[in-house]
Amino acid sequence: MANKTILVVDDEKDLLDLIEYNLKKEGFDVLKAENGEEGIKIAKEHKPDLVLMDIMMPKMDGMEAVEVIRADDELKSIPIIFLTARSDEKTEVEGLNKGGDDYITKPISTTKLISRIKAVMRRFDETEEEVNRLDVHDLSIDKDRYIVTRGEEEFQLPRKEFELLYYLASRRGKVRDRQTLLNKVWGDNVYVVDRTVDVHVRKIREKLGDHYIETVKGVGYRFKE
Amino acid sequence: MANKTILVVDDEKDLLDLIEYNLKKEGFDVLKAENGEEGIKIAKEHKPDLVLMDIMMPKMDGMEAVEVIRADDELKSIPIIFLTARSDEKTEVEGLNKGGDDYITKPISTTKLISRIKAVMRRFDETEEEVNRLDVHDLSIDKDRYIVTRGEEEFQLPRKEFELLYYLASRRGKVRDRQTLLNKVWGDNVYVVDRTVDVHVRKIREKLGDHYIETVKGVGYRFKE
DNA sequence: GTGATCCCGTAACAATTTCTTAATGCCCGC
DNA sequence: GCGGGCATTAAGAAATTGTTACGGGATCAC
Repeated sequence: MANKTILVVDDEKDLLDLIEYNLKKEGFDVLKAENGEEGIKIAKEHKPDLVLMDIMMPKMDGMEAVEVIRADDELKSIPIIFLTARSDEKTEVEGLNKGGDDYITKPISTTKLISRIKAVMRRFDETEEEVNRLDVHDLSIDKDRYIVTRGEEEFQLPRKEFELLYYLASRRGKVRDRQTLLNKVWGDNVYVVDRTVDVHVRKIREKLGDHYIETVKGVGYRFKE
Repeated sequence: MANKTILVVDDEKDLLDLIEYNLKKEGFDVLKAENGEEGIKIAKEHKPDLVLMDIMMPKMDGMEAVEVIRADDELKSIPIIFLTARSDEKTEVEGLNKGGDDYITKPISTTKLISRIKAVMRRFDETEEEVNRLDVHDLSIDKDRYIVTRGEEEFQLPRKEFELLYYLASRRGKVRDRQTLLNKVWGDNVYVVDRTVDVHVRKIREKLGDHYIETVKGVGYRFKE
């Protein structure tokens, strides 16, 4: 997989080069900008995986730049770490409020810088953790959490009910007879009476309403298209 | 067996290239498009096995493109995975019900992307064994869903009526006498009076109109050529 | 452990839909 | 007008599903 790309925005060229050198050694791709304006331009072009942003800069300072980034739909989810010479608590709070994800005061050892970068990236990777989710009609069926959501409502369905709903929903519109449902949801060599399916369908309808699963008499059930 | 082909539609060239690189490494063939319009064109030409569709795009956004694809008989059954920026989640996700089969928020690790793609393909392989749909005249008789469609109208016929219609429609133009129909639709060792067929024919005509099934006096019935 | 709770499968009966039959009327050819 | 064949209708039978209740078993907290 391609390297993670980090955009470093700082007006001190020497520091920029130093950071670049160390990040590259760690296997990151590095983009550089010397002020906020340029930083935004490059961010838009390259969509880096993380931004290291100095606060004090000419032209457009880091705070402003971050505001712009956070307002941009395509960039707003990029993690940002502030860099500043001032270890001023007030500034720190302000920076985090504006949308920074971490805050580092200069000077800092490169080891520490890198570990902070990795920490932030890890955190983001975790929050971007993908859910196995099906969205049908107004329902959201989350297979990782075994939870069904409709708007603000959350439904905690028991296992079999959930799996039956998930199976039908993932084959939206297609009719499945009871035996097929038993084989697919209960398992191939499970001995249960096929009317068991009916009971589970009823329980699902009881909780979610009866307009999701349709009955096709003489055939089976289907999730409404 | 030929590789599965995936069409990736996204306006970010870099992301497009990154995804292409990774999918190819996994043995997929990759088609690329930078907006919805182009995506549809390529989809029609090449009939990919799956579409990865960005939502936010210039010209024609992903949502519109998917609506077009879902309205096209030849493309409607292609699985589609939406890509969306995390921030759009709440609002945009609602629209996914338009016909996405899954959706993924950016940024995403390629490992996850590929596993999701494979998951969706597995799901479709299982269900797309055969398309049991007949398109005759202005009717669409879908045996998977047990639904007959004419334009926007949907008709939910009871089982026997549906099967009778399906049988006749699948042998368009050929006359079948009542006994044959009973054997084929009802089953070989079912004892019912052959006039029963008449009643079912009538019910079908009552629902769909009487210009589909023709009576051949002294012989039987046939679906209009 | 022990009790409480929840989930699952089953069975029984009610409710509903579908199917079949039979009776009647209609159309057409003779 | 008569007869054969089909259409139409209604009503009861049959099939299928909905609904409820219950017991066994798993799980969890204490």
